[in-house]
Amino acid sequence: MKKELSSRQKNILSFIENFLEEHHYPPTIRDIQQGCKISSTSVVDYNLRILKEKGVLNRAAEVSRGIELVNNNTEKANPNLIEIPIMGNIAAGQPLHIPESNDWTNSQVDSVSLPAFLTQGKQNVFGVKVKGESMIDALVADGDLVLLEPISRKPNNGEMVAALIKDQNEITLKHFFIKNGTVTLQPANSSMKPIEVDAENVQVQGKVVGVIRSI
Amino acid sequence: MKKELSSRQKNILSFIENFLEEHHYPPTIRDIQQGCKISSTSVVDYNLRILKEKGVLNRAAEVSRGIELVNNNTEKANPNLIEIPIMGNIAAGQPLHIPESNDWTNSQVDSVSLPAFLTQGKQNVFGVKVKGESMIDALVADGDLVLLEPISRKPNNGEMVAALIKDQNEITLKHFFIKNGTVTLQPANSSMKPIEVDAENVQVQGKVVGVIRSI
DNA sequence: ACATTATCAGAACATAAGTGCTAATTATTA
DNA sequence: TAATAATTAGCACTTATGTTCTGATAATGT
Repeated sequence: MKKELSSRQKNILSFIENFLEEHHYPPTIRDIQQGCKISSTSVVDYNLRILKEKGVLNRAAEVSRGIELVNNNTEKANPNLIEIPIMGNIAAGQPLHIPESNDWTNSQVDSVSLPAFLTQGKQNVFGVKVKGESMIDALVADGDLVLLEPISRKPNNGEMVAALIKDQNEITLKHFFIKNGTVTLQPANSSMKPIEVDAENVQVQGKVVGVIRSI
Repeated sequence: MKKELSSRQKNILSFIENFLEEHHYPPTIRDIQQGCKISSTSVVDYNLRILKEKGVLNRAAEVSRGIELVNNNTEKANPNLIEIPIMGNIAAGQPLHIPESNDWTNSQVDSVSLPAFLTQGKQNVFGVKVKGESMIDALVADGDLVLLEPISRKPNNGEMVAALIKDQNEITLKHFFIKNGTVTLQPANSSMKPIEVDAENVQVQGKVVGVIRSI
């Protein structure tokens, strides 16, 4: 059996989705038949059976309009919302706790639902609350919520990161540049001067993907 | 006709809600009949007609399971989301277009759905996209989305506002203070110096309620 | 080319399910 | 209390709708 959905099956699926948008009950087999220009109800029935086997939807036997989309149930509640955990505070002199793969439940203080466009598809984004004025040169104020993406590799030049300068035990948000073992941390406010530190002395704790300030 | 729902009607209504929770399609008349221990389908039909007249639900004629709850449809979709129009750009030398009561449809370029906590119950909040670096001293960068609340009265001292300085035709985001006819506009970055202008020379175009930066 | 599987067509069937009608019963109101 | 409206009961009817069967056609693999 093919893994992917045939064009007809995709067609049927999107018809069902649209139908549910418009009315708030599922379509009948004959609704689908007409909507997708299919010759016979049995063909619809056949394809629905396939879709069920592929786990895309559920059907209740002998129940009119007994179609449930399984994907939608979880997504549909908040079509373009992402739940983002708030992992505590970030401040100049404090270590930042980076979330492991699955320890959200442990250290998660709180969470917010944010529109997906803010994180642009990035996975594992988490938020930290800024304490203090130490990040003003990154255009980040006291009380702001900074959205960070965990980063494993070295960041690309120019990306804004949360960087821990080890020997000073200081965390800053800066644009990251590396060249010949020297890291240049450039404030977002271009009128301010960059910091240069040894690459060994910098630990990047996350990539900044957004800032939210609520006054 | 009674305004309130009879106990049977309330019963039917909550049965439908529960049914929709469990399955993801509406119940049939006979489902309701059994679920609510009603003697006849015609009684269910009768009460559904009443519920429809009272605006609690909609029914599609001659359609099996053609029941739509109207309350749920609007509330359930966006439990704590607010649709915010983006009213164009804000830049140093440009006039800012403030939305009238009902002209969203006219000048509305785009809109975003944001969690309600960002606007904290404020009504008529709208967004403007920041163009240029002119608002860095308000900790606002190029490309940021600034959330503004239309303001009619004079702002309270200390509130952050979008202020038009008339004789310079310049818009800035600053903390607003007024004393003896003189307005002091204090940058959010406290290391920078405030501006003092005559009150007549300042037009407050909105109160800043939030800033959103997506990188 | 052949075998096998996936998909499509058409029709008939059985029942799921909305509707309509009449009468009985229970509130509401005058 | 009488009258009117609201609600309930029971039943029959019609249509809406899922199911099934057989065969045809297309796609795929050997």
